Amino acid sequence: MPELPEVETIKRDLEPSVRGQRILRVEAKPDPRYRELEHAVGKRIEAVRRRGKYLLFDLGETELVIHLGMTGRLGFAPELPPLGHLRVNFRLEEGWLYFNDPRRFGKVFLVPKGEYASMPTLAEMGPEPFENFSFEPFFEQVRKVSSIKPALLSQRIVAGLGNIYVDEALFLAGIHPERGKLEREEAERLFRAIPDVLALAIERRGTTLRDYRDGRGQYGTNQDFLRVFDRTGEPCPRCGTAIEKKWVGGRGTHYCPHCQVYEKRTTPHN
DNA sequence: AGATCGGCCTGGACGC
DNA sequence: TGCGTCCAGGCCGATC
Repeated sequence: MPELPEVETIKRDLEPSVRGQRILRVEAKPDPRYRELEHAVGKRIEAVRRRGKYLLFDLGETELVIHLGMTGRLGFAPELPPLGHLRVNFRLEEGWLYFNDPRRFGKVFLVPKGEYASMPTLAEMGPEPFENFSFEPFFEQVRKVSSIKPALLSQRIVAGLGNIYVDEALFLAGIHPERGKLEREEAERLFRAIPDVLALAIERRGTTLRDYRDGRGQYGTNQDFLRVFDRTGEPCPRCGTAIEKKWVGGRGTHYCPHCQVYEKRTTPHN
C-alpha cells in the first residue's frame, strides 16, 4: 500500500504529535511480525525519521522500525480509534500511537540503533530520491539491468518506489517497464521523473486507492492525478492511446503502448 | 550472482 | 443472496 509519499506524509503528521513523548505501555499479540516491543516501554521518542518506505522512531540506544506492508495504517489519536485490525498499540503520555493492519504484511521491530540485519531490504536500501540521489551511480546501475521496473522495485537503486510510482515515473520518462540496459538519455529522463513524481505525490498527501490514510486518518488526493496507474483502457494524457495493463515481474503494470515503446527510440522523445 | 516464483494474509469486486 | 474466483499499493526466502 504505502510507498514513499504516503510514508513521508504519515511521518510528517506523526512527528510533532509523538516526539518527546514517553512510551508507557505496549499492546501487541505474540507474533514474529511484532518483535521485541516490550523493550520500548519507558523509552522516549526522540525523533521520527523515514528511510524508503520504513518509519524509524529513535528511542535512544534502540530504534523502533515500522513497515506498513500493503494495508498497514499508523496514526496518533487521544483515544484508540474503532478499527477492526489493531495489531500494535503504544500508550504514550498523551494519547495512542496505533498500528492497524488487516493483511498483516506489516512489521514492527525494535532493534539496536541501525541494526537492520533482520530486514534485508532496509539494510541494502539505495539512496533517498531527495537526499543523496546522484545521476552517475544511478546510470551505472540502470545501464545494466535486464528489466527496469523490477529493478526499481527492489529498492536497491533508489529508495521508496512501489508499484504505483514506478508506473508513473516510467510513463513520465517515456520508458517501457520491461526495457533493459537504459541509455544515458533514457536514464536522465527517469532520473528526473522519479523525484518529480514523488514530490507531487507528497504535496497531495499520498495516493488513496483503497486503504491508505494519513497519520490523522484522512485520504490523500494524488489518486486524482495518476496518469497511467489504475487507468487501464482510459486515454493516455499525452497521446490519447488507450492505457494497457500487463504483468511485469508478477506485478500489474500500466503503461501507454505508444509513448512507452520497448525498442530504443530513433527520435528524441518530447 | 541475478532472475523468478510462491508464500504470507484479509477483504473487496466481480461473475454466475 | 450466496458462493467461488481473482486481485491488491510489499517483502522475503527458496529455487533455478
